Amino acid sequence: MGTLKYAILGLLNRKSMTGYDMAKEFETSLFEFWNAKHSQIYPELKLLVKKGLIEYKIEIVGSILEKKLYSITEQGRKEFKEWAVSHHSMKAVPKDEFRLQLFFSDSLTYEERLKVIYDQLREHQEKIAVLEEKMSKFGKIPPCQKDEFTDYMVLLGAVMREKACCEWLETCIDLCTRDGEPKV
Amino acid sequence: MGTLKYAILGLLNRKSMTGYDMAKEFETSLFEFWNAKHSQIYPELKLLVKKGLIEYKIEIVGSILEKKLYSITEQGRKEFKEWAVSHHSMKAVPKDEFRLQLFFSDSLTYEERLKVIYDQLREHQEKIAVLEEKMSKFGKIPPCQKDEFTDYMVLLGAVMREKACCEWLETCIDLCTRDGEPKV
DNA sequence: TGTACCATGTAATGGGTTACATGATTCA
DNA sequence: TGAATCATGTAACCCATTACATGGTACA
Repeated sequence: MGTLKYAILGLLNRKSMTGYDMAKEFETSLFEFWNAKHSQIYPELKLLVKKGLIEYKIEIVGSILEKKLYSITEQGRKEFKEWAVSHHSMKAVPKDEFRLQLFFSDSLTYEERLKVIYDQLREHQEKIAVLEEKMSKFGKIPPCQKDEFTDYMVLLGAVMREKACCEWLETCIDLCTRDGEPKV
Repeated sequence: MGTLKYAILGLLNRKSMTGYDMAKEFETSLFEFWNAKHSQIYPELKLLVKKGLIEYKIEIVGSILEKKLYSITEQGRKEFKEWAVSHHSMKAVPKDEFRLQLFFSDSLTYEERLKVIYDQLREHQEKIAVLEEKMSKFGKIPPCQKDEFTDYMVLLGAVMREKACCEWLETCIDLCTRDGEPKV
């Protein structure tokens, strides 16, 4: 795919930063839909410099420590823009270990199956709580020109994804217990 | 993760089959939540035989063609059962190129942003149509003891996931156009 | 002075895809 | 007899994670 390239170009298209800063972005604002560790970022940066899509200047922090402040080049902006406006079709369906487990749950007892579903439900409910907490940081919906608006959209997407998952799990529990059998 | 191992054990726990059969299962019944190509399956089968979790006997088709019919061993069943009843927490958030694109869509024009959202919406709507078609194959909900019941649950999960995604995309469109600006 | 954080890199390994490679069987 | 499908394998490559490795800065 080579999508990491565009994630980096996207970040640098907003503002110049170091590889370390990027790693932090991946851990925070991008976390719900993309991630990369520094061990993947640094080699990619080297490559993008070689391709002329980004460049850097060295800044001295304190008296010795060198940091590389990367910025995007015109060529980089051009390639980013191309990616940003084109349609990217859904790649292979995301792998989901729980769904695999549920698919094979016909080999489990009634109680065992319900337990794995409830365990999963609990985890997604906790995830929603974390996301709602982040959501509450937005007082009101930001205007769509501002870049906080895209933060808002992707966060909303994560909340809705998790809520749908919980709804599904609750439906599964209902289906399993529909004949008046005991709940766990 | 090593989840492929359990996908294979799960299949063989139901019935004996060849590597080729497994590849077909991955392309059909497992497709919405796990996938593996034959080039990944065959080496894994070799490994599982070496570990004593599965075994095979060679069958002759026609007059020459050898096929390996794999079956699960007692040890294999034991390890599968352990996995099948234990909780597997959500691994890293699934990567999603479209969400990345949307996150950076503050650099696009109003029309460009709406276009990428509409394109995405169309694709997910088409996906729903395919899934609903499969869904209609079930006359009524299978009883929860039968293994078609788990087929039903995971398919329902896929439908609900896609519907939630469409709802989210529609919400995004509404948010982008909420000030009475023209739709594309 | 010690601890948390800033900052950058490489190596080994795992997981997965695409391509390469071969050959038999079935059915029209 | 040719095309679709059955059937099994390996090699090269890409993407990503974990671990290894180093050292500086800021602040209490």
